[in-house]
Amino acid sequence: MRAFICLHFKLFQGINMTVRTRFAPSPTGYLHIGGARTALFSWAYARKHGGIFILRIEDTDVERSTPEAVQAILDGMAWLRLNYDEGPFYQMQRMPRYKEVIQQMLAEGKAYYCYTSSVELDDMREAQRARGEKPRYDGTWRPEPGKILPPVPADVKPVVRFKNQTEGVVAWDDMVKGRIEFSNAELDDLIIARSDGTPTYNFCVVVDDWDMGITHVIRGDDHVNNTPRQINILKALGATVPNYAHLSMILGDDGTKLSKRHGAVSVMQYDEDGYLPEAVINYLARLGWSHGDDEMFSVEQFCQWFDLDHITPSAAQFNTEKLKWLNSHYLKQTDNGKLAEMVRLRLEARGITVGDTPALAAVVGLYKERVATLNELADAVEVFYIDLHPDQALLDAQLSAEAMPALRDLAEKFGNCNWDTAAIAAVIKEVIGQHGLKMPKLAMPLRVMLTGQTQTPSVDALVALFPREMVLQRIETNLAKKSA
RNA sequence: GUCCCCUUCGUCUAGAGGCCUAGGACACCGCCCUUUCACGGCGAUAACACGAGUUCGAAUCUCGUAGGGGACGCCA
Repeated sequence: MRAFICLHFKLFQGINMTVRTRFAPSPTGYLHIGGARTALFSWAYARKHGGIFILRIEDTDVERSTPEAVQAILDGMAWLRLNYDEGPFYQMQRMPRYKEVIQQMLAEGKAYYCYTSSVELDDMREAQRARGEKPRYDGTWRPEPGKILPPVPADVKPVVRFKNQTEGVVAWDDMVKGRIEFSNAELDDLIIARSDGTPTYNFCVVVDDWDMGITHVIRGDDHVNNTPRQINILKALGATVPNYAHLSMILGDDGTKLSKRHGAVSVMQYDEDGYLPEAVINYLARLGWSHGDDEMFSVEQFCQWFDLDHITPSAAQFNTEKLKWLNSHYLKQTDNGKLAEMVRLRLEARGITVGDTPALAAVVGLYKERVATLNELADAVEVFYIDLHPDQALLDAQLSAEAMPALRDLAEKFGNCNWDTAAIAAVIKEVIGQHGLKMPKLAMPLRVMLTGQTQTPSVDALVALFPREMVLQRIETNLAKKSA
């Protein structure tokens, strides 16, 4: 029965309205991981329902908003491939509209001028806190039938306050947290326009969500307390109240609130650290949302599966280890050619010129199996393209007296064998057999001479990666370096 | 202080009254594979915050307690 009702309701909804969601960051800093997830969920919800995803920049805080931050947000979303269908809209460009609505509310008695100065407000709050009360506006300038307002002070420019309901409750069925109720008595008359006439956040949000026809407000749960106020204004305006879904916050790796001290908080930092956007998306999707036991899925799959019913209401701790695990999987799935281009950029940024030999695509193809990030991949493969100088102590340790003749022998045989992994493996086996050595005795010094590293892929495959001349040259120069 | 929210393995989570002696994933540990290190395969350890209640039966519903978080701006 319940299922039937739900289905019926959804059908009804589907026919009658297009889902319209929005991501509404304030451009006061980069796009951090929490914001990115909020954007992702809003975006995915719109995609899932064939709806519209809107980007709105909430830049009314002129002091803190910067064009750089706007760009950082745009960059972050572009990197994650979160495309928007409408916008970006800038609130600063909508001032006339806000002012129009404020005038209308003033005229209709839904809002009023308040001449209490900010200094007086501070004192009031301080006194209330001292008394153990919730700090709030005392309603001095709130007009009531029969109430006589104080004389208007000459030197104070007034703010505009919303005349909030004083009785009853405001409630909504949060699509993540369930029913939430606030007593109107808890809400004071919030300021909707500052003394300089500019509108405030809670008011702009309401007008925008209304004008933009937002059907689902998906945002961080630090906005739960704003919701009853916004609903009341919406109702006063005669607007349709959207659905709300409040997402819990994301905690840092150490379980504490995310902050700049926690390192990679900007999504672009993950780009810099060598993570693939699809891995970050997948990770973020699973942070607070689930689809049974599914851990790895494409964005397309995510858009089909995504729903608000399976979002966890509790805060989630970020786990870089798991992100790495996902990233290593996406790295393995990435085409060698594409991977090579990504690694090439990183190597070039290090000042390394990537030559034609060995082919970078072949090198990353071999190494991608063993790393978790693009940076680790770049670290591992850069030795192929630099003038290599293996650590002398390492060289001395590996170039043992018993290995030296075998290595010389090997170099000679490498000079005229077929140049493929199988042939190289055969030569190596032949040499260790002739010299009575165990594989590592020969493989380790070979690794060090070719890469300066003791941990590499299988040595035959490694040798095959290089052009023959390069192998012979690296062996020769390094054998010569063996201390007497 | 007041209001609001949250609480299942170390972490992310499955879980909608019997399918739960609680499942999956990451990490950790062990074994296997092995030419080093990884990858991969197999396995082990590990959780329903606590207390009442409702019920034949509760991780799931209710209440309370504890702990954690958020909000309380002429910030957003």
